[in-house]
Amino acid sequence: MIYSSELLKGTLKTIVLKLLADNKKMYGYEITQRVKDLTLDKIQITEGALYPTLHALESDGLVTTETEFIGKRVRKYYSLSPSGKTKTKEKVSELADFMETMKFLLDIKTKSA
Amino acid sequence: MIYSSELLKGTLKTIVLKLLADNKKMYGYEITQRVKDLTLDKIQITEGALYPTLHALESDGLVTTETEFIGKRVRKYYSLSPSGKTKTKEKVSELADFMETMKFLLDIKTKSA
DNA sequence: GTCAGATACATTAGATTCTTATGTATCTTT
DNA sequence: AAAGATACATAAGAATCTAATGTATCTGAC
Repeated sequence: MIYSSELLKGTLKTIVLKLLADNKKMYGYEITQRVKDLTLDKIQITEGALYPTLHALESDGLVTTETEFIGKRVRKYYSLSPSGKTKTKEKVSELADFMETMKFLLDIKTKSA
Repeated sequence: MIYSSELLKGTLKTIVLKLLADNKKMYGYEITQRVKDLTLDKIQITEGALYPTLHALESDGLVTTETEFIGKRVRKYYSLSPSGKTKTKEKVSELADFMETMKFLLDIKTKSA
C-alpha cells in the first residue's frame, strides 16, 4: 500500500531534514532509496518532488552541498548547516505536535509501544 | 501556536469526514468552530478551504445536504452517505497508518497514554 | 437605534507543493 | 548489446491550500 499522495504534502521537507540530521551527508538518489527502504515502500519520494525541495533548502541556507565524482558521474551531497540543524528540530517537533493533535481529533488509539 | 499551513494539506477531508461520522450532521461554520475548539486554536480551518472541500465531498457522493432556515439565514447541514461512512473508515485508518510510519521515520517518541 | 462582532454562506486570485513526463548521461549485469 | 539501475535536472499540469472579497443576517453593548 502506498499512501495517497496528498498525505505526504507538507512533510517532505521535514523528512529530508531529519535524514540529513541522522546521516551527516546524503545525496538525492540516496534519500529516495533510504525512505523507500525505511518505510517498506509505503513512502516513495519522486525525483520531481525531491530535487526542487533540496534546491529550496539550499537557497534558504539550511543545507550546504559538495559535489563528488563517482567515475564520470556527478554525485551531489547535502549536509545540514547550523541553521538547518535548528530548523530540523523545530520542524520535527512541530510535526510531532501536529500528529498528537490529529490523533486526538480523529480519536485514534496509539499502538502501545 | 498555529501549525504551518502545509501540514494541514491532505488532512482536511479526513477531519471533516470524521467529524460528520461522530456528529450525524453538521454545517460548515459549525465545523470550523468545532475544530478550533477541539484543537485549542491550533488548527483553524479557513472558509476558502472548507466550502470547496464540502462541495467536493458532495459531488463525490460522500455526503448529502439539507438546508434549514434559522430566521432568515440559511444553514446547510451535511451528513455522511453510506459510501461516505465507508470512505471515512478508510481515510482515518490510512492516516493513522501514515502517522505511525512518520513517527518511525522521524524517530518520535510517543507520549505514554 | 446603531454599530461592532459573530454567524453563515460563497467565490476568486494567487501561492505552494506535489505528480507525471521528459531529458541527459553513466554504470552494471545478463 | 540491451535492460535496468544510478544520478542529476526541469517543466507542465493537478491538487489543495491561504488571503481577500462579497453578501446577508443576527446579537449584544453602548
